[in-house]
Amino acid sequence: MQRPVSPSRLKIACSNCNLRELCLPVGLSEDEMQLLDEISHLKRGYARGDYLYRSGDKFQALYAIHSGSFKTQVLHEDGREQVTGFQMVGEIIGLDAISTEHHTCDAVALEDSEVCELPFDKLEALSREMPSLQRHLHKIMSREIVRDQGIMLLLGSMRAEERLAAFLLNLSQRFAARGLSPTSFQLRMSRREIGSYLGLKLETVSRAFSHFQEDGLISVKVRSVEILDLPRLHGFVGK
Amino acid sequence: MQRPVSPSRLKIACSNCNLRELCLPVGLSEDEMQLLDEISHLKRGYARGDYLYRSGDKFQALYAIHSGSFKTQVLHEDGREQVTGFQMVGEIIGLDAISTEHHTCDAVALEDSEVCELPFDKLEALSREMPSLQRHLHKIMSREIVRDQGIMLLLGSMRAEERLAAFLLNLSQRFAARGLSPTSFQLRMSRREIGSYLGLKLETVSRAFSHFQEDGLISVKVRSVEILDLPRLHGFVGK
DNA sequence: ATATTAGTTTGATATATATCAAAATCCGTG
DNA sequence: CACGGATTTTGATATATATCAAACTAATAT
Repeated sequence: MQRPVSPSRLKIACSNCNLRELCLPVGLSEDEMQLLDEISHLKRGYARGDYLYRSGDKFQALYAIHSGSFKTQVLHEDGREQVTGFQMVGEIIGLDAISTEHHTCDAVALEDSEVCELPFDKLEALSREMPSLQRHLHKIMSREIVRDQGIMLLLGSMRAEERLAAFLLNLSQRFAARGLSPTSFQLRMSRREIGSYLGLKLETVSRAFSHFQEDGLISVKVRSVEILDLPRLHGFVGK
Repeated sequence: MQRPVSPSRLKIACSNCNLRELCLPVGLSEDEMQLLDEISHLKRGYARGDYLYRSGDKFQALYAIHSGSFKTQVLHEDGREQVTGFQMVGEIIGLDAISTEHHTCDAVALEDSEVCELPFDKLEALSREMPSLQRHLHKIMSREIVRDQGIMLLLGSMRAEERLAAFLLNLSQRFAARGLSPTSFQLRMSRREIGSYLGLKLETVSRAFSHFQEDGLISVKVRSVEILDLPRLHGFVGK
C-alpha cells in the first residue's frame, strides 16, 4: 500500500527518479538512498506504442516508472495477446524476467513516459548489504503475486460488468494513492486493451461503460471517466 | 525447469525434505546445503481437506511440499472462491504472504501430505550470506509471476476445451519433471476444483473430458487420466 | 480547415458456456 | 458387503458474451 504523495513533494524527494517515495519507501537512511540512486538511471523519451522491452529480450534490469504509464502483455503463438497489467508511476516492472533471465512479456508505453532503470545484479548486491532493501524487494515481488491472484479471481469468477467495476475501482484507488482524484481521471488505454485485460471483447467493455452511465454510476466520454457513485460501484462487485 | 529425479534418488539426496533436488537445485556447496537443512523442518500429517494456512494468518514461513499435493484458493466476500493453483512435490507455497505479512489465500491439502517449513526471516538472513541462494529465491518468486501470467492468458483468452487441454499438458509436464509418467496419472482434485481453477463450471469440465475421450485424445475414468495423443493435445491449445 | 484513419458506440444475431435436473458411479463407513 | 452421501456424467434449456455490421466520433495528417 503506497501512501499519497503530492506531485510537488514527489519532485522534491526524487533526485532523478521517484524511487524514494513511491517504490522504495521503507526505512532506508539517506546514505542508503544515495547508494540506490547511484545504481539507477533515468531513461527518457518513450512515446505511446514504444516498447520498453519485448518478450525474449535478455534480462538486465527492473524498471520503476517515473512518468507516464505502460501495459504488459503476453503473446500466444497464434497471435492472441493477453494484457496482464497496466502500470503507472512508481510501479516496478520486469519481475517476470528474473526467472529465466529473459523477459516473458512485452512492456509497451501507453503515453509519453520515462523510466528508472535498476540493473538487477547491482540491486541484488545492494540488497545483500541492506536488509531493509532486501525485504522491500521481496515485498514488491510478493505484491505482484497477490495482484495476479486478484486478476485470476476476476477472470475466473466475475461477470463482465463486475470485471469492469473492479477495474475502475482499482484505477481509482491507485490514482488516489498518488494524490490524484479517485473519481475523475483519463483512461490511457483503449477499449480493446481494457477488454484484453478483462478477458472481454471491446464491444462488451463499451456496453458495460454505457450501462454504468445509464445507471448513474459513472459519467464516461470515451477516455475520460468520472465516478459518480463510488459506494454503489463497490457494491456492484461481488454482488 | 526442474530436472527429472527418481523417487529413490530423491530420498537419498534429502535429509529431512526434498529441498535439495527439487526446490533449491542451484550451486550450493555441501556446507551451504547443510545450513539450509538446519533452518527447515518437516511437518507431517496433513490429510485431504486440512489447511496448511488460511487467508489472514500471520506469515511465518514458506513451505516446500515434501509429499502429496495442495491447492491454493482465494475467497471473495460473497463466498465465491477461485482456485489459483495446484501444487505438487518440490514446489514452494506461501510467497503471497511476504507482501503484507499475512496470507492472502488458503492452502488446502488434496491428499495425505507433508511439507518442509522454511522460516522466512532465517531464509532471508541466509540468502544475504549466500548469493546463489538469494538468486534462487528470486527466481522462485519470479517463476510464480510467470506462472500467473500463463493462467491469465488461459482465463482471458482461451475457450473451455483449450483450457482443459492446457491444464492436462501442464500436469503432464510437471509429472514428467518428477520422473513420473507424463501420460498416465491420477487427478487429485475434483471436477469442481478443476473448474474453479479454469474459470468453468464443473459440468463444462466433465463434458470437455468426455469430448476429448470421444476424440481419442485421452482416456479418462473419473480421476485417472491417460493421454493417448500428446502431440494432438498440444495442437489443440492455441488452435 | 478538411480528409483520412483509428477508435468507439450501438444494434441484430449467433454461440459457448451456465443452469437446472436427473441418472449413474464412486467412495468411505458401519 | 451394503448403505448413503458425494461426485460425476449426461441431457435439455437459458443466458451472457461474442460476432458481425454499420454508424458515429475523435485524433492525425495533409
